[in-house]
Amino acid sequence: MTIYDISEKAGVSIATVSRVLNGSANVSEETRQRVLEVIDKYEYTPNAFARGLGLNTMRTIGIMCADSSDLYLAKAIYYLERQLRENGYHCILCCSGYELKTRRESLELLLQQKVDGIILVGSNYIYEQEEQNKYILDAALTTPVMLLNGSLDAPNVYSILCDDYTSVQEATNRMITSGIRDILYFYNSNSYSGKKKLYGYRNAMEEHGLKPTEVFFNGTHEDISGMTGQLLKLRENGQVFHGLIAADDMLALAAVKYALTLGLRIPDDLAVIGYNNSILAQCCYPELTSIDNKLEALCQHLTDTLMDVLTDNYGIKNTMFSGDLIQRGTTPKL
Amino acid sequence: MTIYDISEKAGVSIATVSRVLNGSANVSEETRQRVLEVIDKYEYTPNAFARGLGLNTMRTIGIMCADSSDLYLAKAIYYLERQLRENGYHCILCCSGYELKTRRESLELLLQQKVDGIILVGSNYIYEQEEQNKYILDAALTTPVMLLNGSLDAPNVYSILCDDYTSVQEATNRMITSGIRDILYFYNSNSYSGKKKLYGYRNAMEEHGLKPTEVFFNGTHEDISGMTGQLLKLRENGQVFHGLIAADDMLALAAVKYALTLGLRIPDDLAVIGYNNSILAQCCYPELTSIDNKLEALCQHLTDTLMDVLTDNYGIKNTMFSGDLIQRGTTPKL
DNA sequence: CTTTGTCCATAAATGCTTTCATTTTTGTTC
DNA sequence: GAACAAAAATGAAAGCATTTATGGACAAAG
Repeated sequence: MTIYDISEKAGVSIATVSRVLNGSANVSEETRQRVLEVIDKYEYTPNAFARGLGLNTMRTIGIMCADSSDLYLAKAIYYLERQLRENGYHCILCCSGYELKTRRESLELLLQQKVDGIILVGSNYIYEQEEQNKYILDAALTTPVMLLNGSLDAPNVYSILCDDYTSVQEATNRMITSGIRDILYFYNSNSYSGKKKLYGYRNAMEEHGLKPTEVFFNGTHEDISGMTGQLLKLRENGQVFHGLIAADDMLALAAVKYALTLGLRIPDDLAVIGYNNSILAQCCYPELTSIDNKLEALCQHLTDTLMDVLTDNYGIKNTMFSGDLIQRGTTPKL
Repeated sequence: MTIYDISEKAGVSIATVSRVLNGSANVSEETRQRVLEVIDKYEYTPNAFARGLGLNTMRTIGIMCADSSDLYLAKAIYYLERQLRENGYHCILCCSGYELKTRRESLELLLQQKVDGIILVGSNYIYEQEEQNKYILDAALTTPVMLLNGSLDAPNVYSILCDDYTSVQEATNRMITSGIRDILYFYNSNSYSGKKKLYGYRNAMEEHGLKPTEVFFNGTHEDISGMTGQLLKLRENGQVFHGLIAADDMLALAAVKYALTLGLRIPDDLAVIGYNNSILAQCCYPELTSIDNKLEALCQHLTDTLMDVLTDNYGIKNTMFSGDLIQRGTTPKL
């Protein structure tokens, strides 16, 4: 069943059917009704490919992330998909892994599919060496690129992120003020935002004349025993700490397990602050104090901006949200 | 830059360029090289929409699930996307929510996009009243439908699932054999597979002459405090139990929190078995004993079957995997 | 009688794939 | 080495199912 069949049965030209389909002006109410009836009767749906060819868009957005099974990224994808669908866009998901090479390939895949926009979820996309980000700039030549939790100053690239630096700085400050002075920062070495948080932590510690202690974990985001093991090793080496700021909730959870393994009391013997305020924060007992980085709001803002770009060709280039410390059981009252 | 431009610059017809592009036979090596050089020089990529129109496919699979931020579903999507991409397919993600109406709408969206196949992730798609599943059968008229963790006997519908019934039955048996007799089954009422597991639990209990105690939670998959609260309420009402089988790891985690809240020792005062063997199993201390339902293998089998269907028009209609009990700290040695 | 505006049809354009026909090459035979 | 057949390489053109620019018919208004 094509538009031609419909036009025949309705006794009009295909152009008229197309106009009815697209809600264009200059179709008499009578004709419109007649066409709609035929469309309804034969359950006709326009061919998406032909439509795409004619309009040069299939209203699709490419969502790319390193690993969509990461709890936090999965949540972001969930929000984005819903919001984009509400705006009449489909989402093509593409997991790139963490390697530069595979990322480049993934991005090319999406471009070949002729998506209307690309969303890079997770700041792991941003490298410190500028020239490594070139593939992103290349993509931006063709289609708008939105960075969720990353920032890159380039034409047609839009950044929406949370002020990780300040959030962690403040959280550290509050922990120090509450009387804890030997605070460890625990992060995943392959994460760009983990490093930005690191600087926030460092700054807070140094401003109070305290020596920062930074421990990085070098493994997958799922390797909790590895994370816990890392901390246990520290302890074996005589490293003692009564506070821990983690770059994400998974690392924080590992810290909680570490404490429980050693029989330490939380928060008295060890206070823990996580990051993301994800569902993981509620998975342990006591529940995790965590920094909420407003993921849903970030996503909403990203979608809104993208829609602006796609229509007006205008959108706010960089937006930064601030994080909130959500207090739960792993910290004393801060 | 179109195929026409390339043909001109290479001094051949567009048909030849197309043949080179598609690796068709009967192109002389010399011509092929010349065309490839031009393609390379101008970084030409064929227009995906035109290609779609000509071939009547854009090599896309629609993945539909209720809520992609659900840890378990997210993992499934992750596996599927990777495997499909390896087979040269893109994935369109569509979260349908839990309502019949929105599911139907989501499925229609995917069909309109002319995907080559549809994967329904999570057994929530299957209703007990047959006629509610009609929208799935309708979709199967147009495109193959793969059910991950659901089963429906219909033309062009393929089911891949884990034997939830037997897995839970065996786990229950083992807990009973280990000497625990007051075992609770804790499930989410909106889950179809939760009910299949329920029957496995019931059967095991009854075979040992024990009275099944079933508690269902009616809320979202994220409401851990709600789940814990549900159990605490039982306790307040004098309900005592020393074993708990949960329909998924999140519910099991809630049970662990319940125990920790009350100061019960795990596994001595309460033994807990979860389901899915997800990352959540490693998020608590002690770690969760859980039933592994072979998600990655299920996904791989699903992808393989789909590829078969898409090529040969032949594939195994129904496959059932068996689950494995993974023992960790929340149970005594079973 | 011309202008303006509404409604609609014709036809071109979108950029590919593929069939079919044609040309070129290769191989065989005498 | 010419003649012919078979095979390989190529091109022309017809799809594929839309959108949209152009222009024509008609009615109302000036």
